[in-house]
Amino acid sequence: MPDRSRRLPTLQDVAREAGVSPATVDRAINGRSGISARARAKVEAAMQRLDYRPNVHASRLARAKGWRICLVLPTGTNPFMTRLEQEARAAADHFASERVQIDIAKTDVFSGPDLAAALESAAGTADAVAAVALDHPAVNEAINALVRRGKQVATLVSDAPRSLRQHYVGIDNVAAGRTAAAILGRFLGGREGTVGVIAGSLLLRDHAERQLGFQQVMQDEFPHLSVLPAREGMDDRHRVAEKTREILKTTDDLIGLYNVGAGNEGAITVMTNFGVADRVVFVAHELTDASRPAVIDGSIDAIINQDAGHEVRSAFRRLVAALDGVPISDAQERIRIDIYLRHNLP
Amino acid sequence: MPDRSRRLPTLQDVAREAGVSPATVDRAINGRSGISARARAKVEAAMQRLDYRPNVHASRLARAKGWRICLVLPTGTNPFMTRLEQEARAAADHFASERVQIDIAKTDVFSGPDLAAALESAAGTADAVAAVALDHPAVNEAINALVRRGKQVATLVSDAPRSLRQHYVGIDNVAAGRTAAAILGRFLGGREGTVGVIAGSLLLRDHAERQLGFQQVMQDEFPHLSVLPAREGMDDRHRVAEKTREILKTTDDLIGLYNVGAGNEGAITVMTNFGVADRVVFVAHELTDASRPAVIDGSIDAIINQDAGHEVRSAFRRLVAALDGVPISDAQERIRIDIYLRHNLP
DNA sequence: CTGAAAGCGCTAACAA
DNA sequence: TTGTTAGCGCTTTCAG
Repeated sequence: MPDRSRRLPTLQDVAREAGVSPATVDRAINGRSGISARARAKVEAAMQRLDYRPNVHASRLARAKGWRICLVLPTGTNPFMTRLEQEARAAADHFASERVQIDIAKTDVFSGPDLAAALESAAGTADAVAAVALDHPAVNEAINALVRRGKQVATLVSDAPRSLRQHYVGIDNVAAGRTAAAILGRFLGGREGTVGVIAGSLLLRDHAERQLGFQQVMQDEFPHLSVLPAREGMDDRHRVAEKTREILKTTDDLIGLYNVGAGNEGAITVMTNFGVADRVVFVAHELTDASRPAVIDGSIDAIINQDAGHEVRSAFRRLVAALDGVPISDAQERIRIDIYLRHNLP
Repeated sequence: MPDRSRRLPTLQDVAREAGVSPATVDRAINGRSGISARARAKVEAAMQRLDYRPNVHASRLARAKGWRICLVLPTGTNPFMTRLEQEARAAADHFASERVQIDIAKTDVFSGPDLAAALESAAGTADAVAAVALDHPAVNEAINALVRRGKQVATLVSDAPRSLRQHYVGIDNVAAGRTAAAILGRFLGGREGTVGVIAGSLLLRDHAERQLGFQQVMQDEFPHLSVLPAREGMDDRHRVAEKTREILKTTDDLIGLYNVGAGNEGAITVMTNFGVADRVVFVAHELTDASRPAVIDGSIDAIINQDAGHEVRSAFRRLVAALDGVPISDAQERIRIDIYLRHNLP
């Protein structure tokens, strides 16, 4: 049992132990400039001896001015994005008491130049930026400019992997697609027939990746199922309904459907009208106010989900930690690929 | 866009606005005694007007002495509990920099009196206690005694619902059992046959609950499957092997197996020896170093998991928040019932 | 019941 | 390159 009676060593203690001033210890700890290698070594040794751990509260308090983070979200009514915004507002409240201010900006994320412009303007006020990104040259350039100006940048949900962004907070979309395929294939339990795929837009990196993972597993593990090429539903229920209708009209043995993007209601309505809802196993993404009842009533057999709340909080935590220069536990921040059935809905 | 230039209002500002001293504001905010209703009202009004939010860093720093939390864990080699301990040690490191000290005590959790004794002794040094509990009179009494002495108590993973504990951090085990049944039933895809069930001990509340949920869904949704009564494997691979052997010897149409507790290796070995591993869909609990490879090689078809790391951190966060008297976001702390297949392993 | 004042541990000017 | 010192915003005696 450790000695619990004495208070923990402070920076002052380290200074005394090392025979230097507190300011020097501070410089050593925070890797600031203007300190000799010799002094640094002395401090390091003293820290070891005392098993010193900085007090984050004192540090943040002394730093006085808090941080500002700007979150860039897509305009529009995509329920998942709406959820992301709600969660961000809730988190903002919490972060406010840590003197971290969170502003939300909205832009048409599907347009590279628009997003780039939004990022640039965010740079003016914010110390860090989190954005639902796009793998587009203008966006990459804007992100890189931010990073070069010393900002911390996190991409959220949708990545810009070729940019210099320091963090990506989101799921592995290839794995998500693989998971969807595994669930769909196993739920089909050996039945033979055709599986349809609807994506939002295959230009979106995450949708393309999911689709890829899905096809991989279908081919490898369920070769008795034939998979139709993906059709683009543009994350819109009407377009999705249209595509579903197309699929049903040209396929008489449809037994599975995978919707990579949003707009599930469209697919459900059409399948119900065609009277195939029971026969077709339907796997979709994102647990939302819209999809939840469909899972409960069985219209959707399984949902592949990423936790929007966790994602925004994680992005903010990563950004703040980076700004503070403190380490962060990767395990805690990993965004999981959730599988939801009726019985384990949160 | 909010005004971002001026600093946030401080407690001093509230004091000035209310025409009282900072000490009085402090008393009002923290619900301390020795303050008139009139003063309290003035402060409250001022806080409203200024939209004041306390600075948690300043508060924690000023409080000077940190908190001590004791975590009571079972002795033994249950891999899930081992994991819990690892995660707790990792978290301890992080909490140390917030001046929250975490001590770990171990005891035979299966014995009510032993656990009760451990809880009592923890009370001496700790401000709060987290424990893997047991629904037993002696334990309830010990928990109640702690609570009456002003300690915060959280049960972890396994609850003592009839005690006065302020927090339970863990999953809904009935729902977990239901989820296991749904996965197993659907993976069987209409095949007919028998499903075996092995529990650790039905005296353990969580195992009994899982088993209950499992039976419910099997009956309701998969009436074509016949489910054997649960056998007790005592969370031990050898006992589990023995029980699996018993089941296989008396059942020639076994097509599913659900292991409620630990000891999956035993079941896998026996099923492999009997040559039924491919035929039988096997659903088990907890992703561990032992079960992980089995999921990858397909010996286990699906794992129902609770995130050990999330659980300990959540317990600590809840306890600290309660001690600090600050609110906490329930959504963030909810422990999910994870479903893992090969493709979405973290 | 209320207020004054001395810190909590660290950071950031400013001096040296 | 190093040290001195005045805070950051809140809590906590201790007087009044």
